[in-house]
Amino acid sequence: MGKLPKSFYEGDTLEVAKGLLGKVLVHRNEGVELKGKIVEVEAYIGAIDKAAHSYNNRRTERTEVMFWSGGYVYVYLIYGMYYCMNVVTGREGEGAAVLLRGLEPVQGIEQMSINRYGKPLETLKRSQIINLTNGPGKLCRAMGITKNNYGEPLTGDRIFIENINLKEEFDIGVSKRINIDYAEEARDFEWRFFIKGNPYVSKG
DNA sequence: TCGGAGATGGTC
DNA sequence: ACCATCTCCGAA
Repeated sequence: MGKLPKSFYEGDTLEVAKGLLGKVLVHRNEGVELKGKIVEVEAYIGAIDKAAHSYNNRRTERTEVMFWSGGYVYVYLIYGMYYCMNVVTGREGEGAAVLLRGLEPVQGIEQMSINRYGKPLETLKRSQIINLTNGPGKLCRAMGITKNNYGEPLTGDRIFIENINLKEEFDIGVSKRINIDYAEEARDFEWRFFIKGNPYVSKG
């Protein structure tokens, strides 16, 4: 069970987005290994997408990594408080990425509880357990993902995605993306993908 | 359980 | 000024 290869990330962004569902994100940080199954994603494709940070070839210090070839980590700060993690996709110069919006804890859930709430798992209510990783800001907090991960390769040993095939089948849900009402026609693009029925999907 | 309002700071 | 979000608090 190896990690997804660089060639996977360099493929078509919408295919990569769907292909990431059910795979397991691994972060090795400060001696702990945290794992979460990807259950919800959104695609952003700079060339045609007014919601993408890379739209109109906007290449800045923040968006620089989006223009690299697929297989790197793009982390940004949102609302001054929360980090969001993307996987860079496609060819060099393309400016595309997939946002991770929901994870199901697989390993290290006790540490995730500490990271999110500062208290042990056994003290959490049911609703708090679902809230560990069912949103882009929440999952970064739980997994210990910060700006320090910006630009890291997904082909290394510190952060990567396992190339596993789950035994159980799942249906893929499709919808418009969340909180991009400013993006004119792009707001209607159905580029959000999720595992139907999974409780760690952020909404819907 | 649900919805509205406020927090909060990097980026452009 | 804007923003790919979250938490809190009050109403039901």
